[in-house]
Amino acid sequence: MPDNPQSEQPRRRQARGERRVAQLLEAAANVFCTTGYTAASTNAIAREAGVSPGTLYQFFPNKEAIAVELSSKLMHEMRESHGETLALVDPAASVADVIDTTIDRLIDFTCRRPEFFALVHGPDIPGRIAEEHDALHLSMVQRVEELVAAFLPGAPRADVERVAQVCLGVYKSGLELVLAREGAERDAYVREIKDVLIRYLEPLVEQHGSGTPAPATH
Amino acid sequence: MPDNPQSEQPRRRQARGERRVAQLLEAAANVFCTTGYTAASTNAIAREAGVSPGTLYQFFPNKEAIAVELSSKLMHEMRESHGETLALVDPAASVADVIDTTIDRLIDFTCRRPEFFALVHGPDIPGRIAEEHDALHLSMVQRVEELVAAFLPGAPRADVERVAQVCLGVYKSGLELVLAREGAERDAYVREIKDVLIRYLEPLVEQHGSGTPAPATH
DNA sequence: GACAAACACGAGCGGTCGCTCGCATTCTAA
DNA sequence: TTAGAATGCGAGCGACCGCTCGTGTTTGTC
Repeated sequence: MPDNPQSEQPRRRQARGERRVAQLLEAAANVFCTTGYTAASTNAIAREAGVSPGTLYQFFPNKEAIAVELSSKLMHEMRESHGETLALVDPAASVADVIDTTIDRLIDFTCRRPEFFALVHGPDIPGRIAEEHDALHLSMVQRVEELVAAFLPGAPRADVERVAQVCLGVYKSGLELVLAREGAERDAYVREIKDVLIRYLEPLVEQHGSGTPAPATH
Repeated sequence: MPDNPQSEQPRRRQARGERRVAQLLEAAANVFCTTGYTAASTNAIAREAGVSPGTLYQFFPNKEAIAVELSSKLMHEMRESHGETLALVDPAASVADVIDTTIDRLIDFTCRRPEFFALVHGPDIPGRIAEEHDALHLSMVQRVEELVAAFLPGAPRADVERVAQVCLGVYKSGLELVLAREGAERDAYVREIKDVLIRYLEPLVEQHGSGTPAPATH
């Protein structure tokens, strides 16, 4: 065991260096956004940031590290924002109200951080990022599961998980439609995907409120 | 398909050549599927097909042409299958019945052709394919719009389009969830996404007047 | 069998990529 | 002031990419 596991040498970084890193990450966000991970060249990222390739490699060991740092930053931000959004749901509110406020908050965040959506949806991203994203997705599923479980007390775990997955899937596909629109049209689409979710969930809740067990599907 | 309508030089092709083309397209489907378009190397495709790079270029002018031919073949197949599925919908049936049979057919097809889904969803595909796919998507939207319009007679065009887009979006996200499952779990997810669509559409239909949609005109 | 066309090969060309390295410049601490 | 660390540069290395080309083999036709 020659060296400690994660923490490296105390590589002191000057203010200039911090600025460069931020600059490079922003440039990387742009380039990854427009060309995808594989097609983005490190030289292009350096050029976009207005520095030389050598400078880029002063701060990142390799191309993957750039994407990993960028995405983990975005995911951390998203985990905080979305986690908070899903956590402060009023459990006594109606399904319609919960959906309404929650969807508004989630969409608001994503509209303000379009890089995230663009970066994470490529099929050519390195494994590290895919894993992180899977973990993020999983944690969101779990939070939604908690919400669903609160609305469907006593429902089988498999049912709760399925409902949560479907809700997230509907939300994601709606997000894509919403992001492709603007103004009034965008609002109409937001309204529409809320309706989809509300109409999907309300019958489930009603069925469960009367003490009737699992939905009579299959 | 013995000849091309707007063909070029009369490049006669022997049976061996036809076999090679099919072999190469299949290999390309595999490689594109697993690595995406950009990361897939023509050498790898040739190797997968068991031929030399030179042989590959005997039959395709460049890498893009391979992807274009492969995808246009898949899209043609899909257009036929899905077009037929959406065309032979019984306009007198209930929303629930229409959704039930239609979703079953669409999902059946996609389960049998997983390459398509994998190939077309990359962000790094060449422009030609993206255009073709957009055209395919558009034609599907239009068919769904026709269906929706039949169920919502007199609804504004913008509303009909939005409903159609949302339906397709929900279907696609459901497809992703379904393809990631197997057996009984898959069936449960299929049932679930049908429910989402039915519960979304039924109130719209009822709201628009008579429960019986556009009767067979005259 | 003779001949041309189609088919097959694989070394290698020109190019881009991720990344390195030697060296110049700027900052910080003593 | 000055040593040395941090920052910055950019030509260029090695690897791999899409693709070519000279050459040899198979196939169809006479």
